Amino acid sequence: MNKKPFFISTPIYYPSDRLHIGHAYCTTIADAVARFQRLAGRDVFFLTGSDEHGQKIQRKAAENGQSPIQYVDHIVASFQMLWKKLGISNDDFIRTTEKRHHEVVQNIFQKIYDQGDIYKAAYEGWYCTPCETFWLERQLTDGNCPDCGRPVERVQEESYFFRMGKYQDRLLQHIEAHPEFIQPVSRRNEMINFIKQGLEDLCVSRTTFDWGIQVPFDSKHVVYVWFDALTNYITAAGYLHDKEKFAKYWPADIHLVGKEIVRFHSIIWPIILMALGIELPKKVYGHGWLVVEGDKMSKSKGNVVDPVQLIEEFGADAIRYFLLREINLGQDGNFSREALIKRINSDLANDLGNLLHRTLNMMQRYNGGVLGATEAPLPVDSGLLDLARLATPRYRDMMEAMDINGAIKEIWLLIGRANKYIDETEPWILAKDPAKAARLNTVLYHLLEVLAIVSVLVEPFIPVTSGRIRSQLGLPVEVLPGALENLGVFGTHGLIKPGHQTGKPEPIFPRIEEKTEEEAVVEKVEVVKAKTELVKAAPVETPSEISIDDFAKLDLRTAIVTAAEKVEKTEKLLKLTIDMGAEQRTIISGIAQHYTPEEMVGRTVIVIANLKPAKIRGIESHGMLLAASDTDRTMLSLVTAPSLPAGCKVK
RNA sequence: CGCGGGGUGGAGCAGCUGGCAGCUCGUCGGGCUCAUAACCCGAAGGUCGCAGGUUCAAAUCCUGCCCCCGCAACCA
Repeated sequence: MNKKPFFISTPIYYPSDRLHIGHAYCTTIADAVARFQRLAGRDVFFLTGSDEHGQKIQRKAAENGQSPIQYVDHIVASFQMLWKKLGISNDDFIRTTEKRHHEVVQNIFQKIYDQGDIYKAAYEGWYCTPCETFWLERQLTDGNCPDCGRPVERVQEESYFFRMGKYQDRLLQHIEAHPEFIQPVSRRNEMINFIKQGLEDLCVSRTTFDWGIQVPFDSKHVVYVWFDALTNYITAAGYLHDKEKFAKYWPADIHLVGKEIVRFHSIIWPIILMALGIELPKKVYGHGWLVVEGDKMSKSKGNVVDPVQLIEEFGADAIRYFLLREINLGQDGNFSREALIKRINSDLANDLGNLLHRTLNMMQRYNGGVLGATEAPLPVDSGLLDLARLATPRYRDMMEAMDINGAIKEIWLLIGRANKYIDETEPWILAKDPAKAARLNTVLYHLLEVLAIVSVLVEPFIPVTSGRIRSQLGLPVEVLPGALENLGVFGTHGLIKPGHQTGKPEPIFPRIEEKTEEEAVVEKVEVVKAKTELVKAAPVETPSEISIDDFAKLDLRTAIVTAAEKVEKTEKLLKLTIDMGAEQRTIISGIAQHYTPEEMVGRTVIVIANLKPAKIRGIESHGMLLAASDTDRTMLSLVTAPSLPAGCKVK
């Protein structure tokens, strides 16, 4: 058997939140590839994990009144539970908080420092205290923090930098010499352009938080994300702790990543490896994103799809099948409940499930579940097996080329052919004539054989179903590593012969009846309800207490909006002219997504009158409107005083 | 001139190293009855965003334009 090793990784996910369907998508792809390679007889190392350090985790943990490690332990457990439920067959799960990883990070940081590719530099920049973030001059917007818009302070910060520029040309040469290194091609071109613009040295340490791995020779500094996260791949492959394993599995065959992090994996990571004198991974594959019902998934839109719920409702295999079949790897793909149900019904229930069911049912009805003596095959019969023989290598080629849905289509072509074969051979007619028993058995044999082959081909995508099919066929549930090799040679399984006993037919995928309109509406209402509750539950930071004198500093007044228009080229800004009784003012307000200019005119709003004026988009805004909103500004409502004239004091 | 993705029969997509426009679902008609109202056969339906250009030949290459969608920015 071809025991060539094969190493595939997913990104390590960040446990600041629960995983959504997009993460499940990526991991499912990797799993399908890993399982396929095992079928093909390769010795597979499939890695996933979690990236647990950083300021965001530290802050989230503090908000929850937990230590960072308590916090991540909890979330990481939910990751592992999800992978288990999804049938992910990873061989290792790496957590960046593990000792083995700390040792690797410190080791290579030291090594690269010693050889002079990491250096310490003091540089001046701007610090935003509330955000605890350091900014470069060019990152500021109008001299303020680009995150929160507040003023920043000039500070001197010391950091360690990694000499990326030094390796730029070598990397470019490598990319150009290895067209398969970055895929798909669109991403490759993007990266080449990016490198050609010139690589700046990379800041690789932080002093503004301490939840991370200490720089070995400077305890004030914590290693920043690049050296901490990307290096997980070599830690798990045994770089420091298991040389033999490392020699076997490195370089990685595929780093499967989302398109948003292709850059880190195809530029920063290879340069780190170059600096260490380690071979580069063979391939970085950037997959697309899932959009939900045509909309990008985001918390503020409330359309984040929870994979656990889906698995509970439809089963892991159905979800896996949908993700792998429906979506083109390199591109963004659409996830919708409707499409999911359609796929389950037409492909899994009608085509595959029903083929198995009708075959086994005939076995049961006509033969009592035992295959009888067969006779020489007719051209229809060999035609069917020929297709199976052809499909297998094509399937294999497509899987090797990461064309997963092409490979799946190939299997379904065979399934379709088998369904047609039943129509052509009309076994129900053969069954009526005892003289045609051998012919009937020949037909049944061919069907069982094809189903056995299908059960193997399908294993990488729907592993549980694969086992269930085999069990109903009366075959061993487990598909053995290397099974594909045998199929490749004979195009058949060789396990089914006269006398073979098949199991009881039971639908493997019941059809899902589409919801009626009413039910769908009820469901929508529930979603909205859930959303409202979520918003209610969102913690609102409680500022410290103030005295009545502090409150008195605010000059709150009623004012009537006399004119309103959208600020050009912005989505959220309205320019309002307000009448405060004694004076007219201009105020810029970020409410354009909730109120049209027409709606605003004539309203009596409440304004903070003594707020220091500020320039927004070049327009001076003097004052601020009061409005209430949830954390993400999904919902927003003005605070108004409808019956009052302009200029009244609010207290 | 911020960066990127995309506009192909009703829907969702493939084709885009140039050579009669394809797949799935849906619709309509037919067949079959072993089967999860499933399966099989057939049909209708497209000026391939618009306008130019290259070519014997363009959805496919080049130029310009229009529209959609992400990211980024604005949210006193």
